[in-house]
Amino acid sequence: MEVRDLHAWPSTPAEAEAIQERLRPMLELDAPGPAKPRTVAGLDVSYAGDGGGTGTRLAAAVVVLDSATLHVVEESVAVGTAAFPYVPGLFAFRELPTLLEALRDLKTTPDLLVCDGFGVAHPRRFGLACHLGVLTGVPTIGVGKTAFVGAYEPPGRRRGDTSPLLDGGQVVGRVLRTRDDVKPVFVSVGHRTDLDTACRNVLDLTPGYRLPETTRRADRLSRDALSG
DNA sequence: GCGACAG
DNA sequence: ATCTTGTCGC
Repeated sequence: MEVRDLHAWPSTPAEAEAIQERLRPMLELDAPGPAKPRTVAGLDVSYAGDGGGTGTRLAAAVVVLDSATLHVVEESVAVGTAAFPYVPGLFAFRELPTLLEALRDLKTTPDLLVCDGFGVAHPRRFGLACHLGVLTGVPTIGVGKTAFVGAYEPPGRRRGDTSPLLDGGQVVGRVLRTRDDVKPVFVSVGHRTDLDTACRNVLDLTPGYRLPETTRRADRLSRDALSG
């Protein structure tokens, strides 16, 4: 798929934050999302050794699924190194270069990108999903396994139950239960989608497990890429 | 000021 | 993210 050229790379956290502030205005957050995407891609990254600093070996995987059957349409993996130290709020800069490489190798252009992490549920409203959205132009959502920013009440115990994720007086995401009596996930929009559609998409991708089928596939693929 | 902090 | 044994439940 077509991916925009990567911007100048930051060498300090301050520079990285400046890039987020500069790209944020490019987000489209008022557009309705893809209610019936034909293809949905999941992205995930696995690390070899210690995932703290720069230079660690990593593998970025993208798996494209047919949304109707959840069957694999295409896969792509790229190996590289962590491009930035892990700093909460600047997480995207670690895996962005390798993820973009994997996306570029795709012949399919997915209708939706499901990212591991967050979209606007971020200190500067510009998490990984937002960054990938701006660089690809494709609708993106973020699905996190734990909370990062914001406060929330526990959603009901049944699949489909939700509660708003609030930060700074605004709704930045939604806490969504994808399975009865199982820890919920944290959904936030990245680019070109609304929150209702994002949650609908996540439920469609979780017929049997807590995490979206897309991320589960990508997780396995990236993990295997580091082993063999 | 202190602690918490996506992956 | 990754390092790791056993254990409870469907």
